[in-house]
Amino acid sequence: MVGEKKRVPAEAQTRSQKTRREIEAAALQAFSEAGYDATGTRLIADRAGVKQQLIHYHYGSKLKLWKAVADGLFDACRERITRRSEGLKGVDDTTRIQLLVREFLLFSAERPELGRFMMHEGGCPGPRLTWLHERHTRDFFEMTREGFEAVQAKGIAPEGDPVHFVYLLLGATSMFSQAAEVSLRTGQDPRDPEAVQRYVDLVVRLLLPGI
Amino acid sequence: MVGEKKRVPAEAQTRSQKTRREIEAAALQAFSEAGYDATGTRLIADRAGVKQQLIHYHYGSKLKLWKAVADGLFDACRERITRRSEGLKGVDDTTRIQLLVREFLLFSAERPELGRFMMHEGGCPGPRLTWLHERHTRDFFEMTREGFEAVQAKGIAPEGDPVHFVYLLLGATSMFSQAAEVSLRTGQDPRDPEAVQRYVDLVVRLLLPGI
DNA sequence: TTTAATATTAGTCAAGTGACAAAGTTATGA
DNA sequence: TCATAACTTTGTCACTTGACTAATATTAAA
Repeated sequence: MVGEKKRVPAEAQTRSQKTRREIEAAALQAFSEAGYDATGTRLIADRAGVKQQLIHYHYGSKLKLWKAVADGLFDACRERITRRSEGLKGVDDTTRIQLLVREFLLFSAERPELGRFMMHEGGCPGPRLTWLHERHTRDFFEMTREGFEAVQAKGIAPEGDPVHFVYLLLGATSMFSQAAEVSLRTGQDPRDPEAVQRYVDLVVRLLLPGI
Repeated sequence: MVGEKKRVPAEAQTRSQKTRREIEAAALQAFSEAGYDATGTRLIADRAGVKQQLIHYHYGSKLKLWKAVADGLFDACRERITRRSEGLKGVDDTTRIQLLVREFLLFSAERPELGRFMMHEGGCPGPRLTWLHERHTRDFFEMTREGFEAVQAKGIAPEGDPVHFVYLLLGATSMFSQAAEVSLRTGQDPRDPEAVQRYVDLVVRLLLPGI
């Protein structure tokens, strides 16, 4: 297993870090496609072009790899939203929330793995769901709920439980996380940038009709 | 394997049919929780209180059991919607679509397995997704799309790709299919009848604001 | 260049997978 | 009642799973 403190310089870490990146990329794909239990470490290794044992060397266990993948995924989302939010300092709440909603949907279109990753875990209770909740999704959920409360207070969004708005927003990403099914039905790729733009516009119009 | 033509009377079939019902009920639970690959036939058998080999006797293979489960699930949904629709003969399109949307959401709240079942398959292409599409979801999808087109023509639903409305409706059921996550976050059961009613009201208000 | 830490691979383990053959049990119609 | 079809069980098959040990290869600091 790799220790926390490495004395080797940046170049030496390169190989290891590159390997880890490739493993995590393959793992993210696999986990989000099929879920934790249905994904074997050998499949991940194959897709990453490495041997299965490397996974145990770098992560210690399948579960720890899964957690590393989750961290990377949610950190990327959080960073994207945070960065957008910081660029909107001083902007009024309504515009701000609208743009953040758009940003989240765009992120979900670019990286549908996020929605699928959660989807697999969110259906039945379990240690992984609890871990995700406490480590990643709880704060995000609270933040989003407060956002909807704010626009509701201004009459931009209709009355109703703000929690319901949050889940409608999350549910709206199924357009992207179910891309295979959508393609089969419509013959078109729902992640095509133009289609995404039209979809995002529609969602904003429906969720925030007061704009 | 059980042949198509049985000469035994109804009572003789009872035991077999009861067994099949129990197996399919357990299989539906398991498949919708974890997906096809992550669900073992032995787990299904355990939950149904039978031996694993019974599954192969009755269904021939895991895949055939899965198909039987899918048939039962989608037939139940189709029947529910059809029955409601037939009870609405003569009612104007707007009211009719609205009530069918409500019925579908209520069904999804009562049987979140439907959404989860599709969810597991809809993420990446495969023979099971193709089978589901051709056998069950294609017609449903077309019907729903036409419904939204109708209400759009009347100005009840805003402009936009009707396909997007369909997927927003499907996505809205994630409130129920992700019930474990919702409970963890809110401390409440999203499938509580009163909460469902409020949620359905909100969805209809957002998707069909012209009412 | 030597040396020790880091990185990768080969080989193996018990446990679990779907599938199957065959024998046993139960109920039914003659 | 008894033969027969329907149903259930026991035992096993080759294969895959996550995990682990030990050995090798690579790298950079001494």
